[in-house]
Amino acid sequence: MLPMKSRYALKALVFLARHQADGPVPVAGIAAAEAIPVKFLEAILLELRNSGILTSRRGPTGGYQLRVEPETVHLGDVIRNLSGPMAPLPCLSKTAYHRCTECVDEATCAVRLLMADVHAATLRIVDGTTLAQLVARVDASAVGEAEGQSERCRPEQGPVSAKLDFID
Amino acid sequence: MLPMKSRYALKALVFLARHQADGPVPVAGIAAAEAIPVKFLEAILLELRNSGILTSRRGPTGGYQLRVEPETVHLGDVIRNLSGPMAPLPCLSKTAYHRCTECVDEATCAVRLLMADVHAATLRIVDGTTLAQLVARVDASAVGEAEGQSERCRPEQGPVSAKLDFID
DNA sequence: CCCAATTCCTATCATCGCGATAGGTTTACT
DNA sequence: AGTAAACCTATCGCGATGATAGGAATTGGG
Repeated sequence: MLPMKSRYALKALVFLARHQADGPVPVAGIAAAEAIPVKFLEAILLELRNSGILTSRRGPTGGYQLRVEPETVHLGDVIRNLSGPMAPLPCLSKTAYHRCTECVDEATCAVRLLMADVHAATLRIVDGTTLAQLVARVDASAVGEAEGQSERCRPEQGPVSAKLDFID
Repeated sequence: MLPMKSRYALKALVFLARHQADGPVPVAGIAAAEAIPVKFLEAILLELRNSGILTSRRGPTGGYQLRVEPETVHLGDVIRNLSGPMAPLPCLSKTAYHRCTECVDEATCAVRLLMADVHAATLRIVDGTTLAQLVARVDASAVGEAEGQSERCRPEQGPVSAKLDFID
């Protein structure tokens, strides 16, 4: 499960990307629009500011604002900054590597082998998507809604085994 | 993070797949070989038995055994059976769907749009891999170890942006 | 210059899932 | 019979998570 912290952060960033022209937006405004607990969001935006993707101004007319262009914000970095590494196993994280205590031999660990693929696939998506792209996709899917052309996430699919619409 | 329950289960299943010929294997044997707490593994194997993947026999010479062929065991089902749906958002689970309480409009939710791709990619891997394939991959990677040919998880890569070896 | 709006900071809390253990009951082989 | 194993139910400690409380610092507008 993606932590609330990251969910809120992504929503707030999309909101801020949409209101880039409006100057600083106060936390309360974002919180109201996105139904996020104010105090919680406050802490989140503060972290995002400390990690360099937001600017802030205090006092009246203050608020938060994107510091960098949405094209340069990689969503994976957002998630990592707020919720830590997303490796499905400790032994798959580069920055927080930690040998799995239960693992007899890491080199021949089947679980590791399987999850390494999952991890790589996840990273290719979250790090390969920018804030700008996400905003664009939301707009596109809102339009394509009426036309039923919500195709995505299948670069060159190939001969997929037909019955592969997995669940859960 | 993949829960311990699922990690242990996968390890145990790989072990059992390797010892298919030996008849029933007692829990203690697997636990010792894979460094898993006995009582915990006991509960896990019981669940796997109740979900139809394993058979058991009681008393001396008893133990657990694969009920079905490793080729028919989809790893995604194993994880789901033990640890529940792996959807990164409640609103992405088919069997345990639950509207995200924080979501203002699900149809235009950016987080959902992003994580839907992550989810799909994850499922394609875990549901697309069988126990037999996993065992085979472990063997293959153990051999390729000395030859440096541990390529995997890149079907037809294409022009990847060069600097895309993500971390964490 | 003062007031109010806002960011910023620290502490604290309740809940919940997870990993694990304890202690027993039943089955069945030798 | 005796023993080795599966089977069952209950419980527990712990940490992360999501959230709140209460205030301090900053800064613009009147």
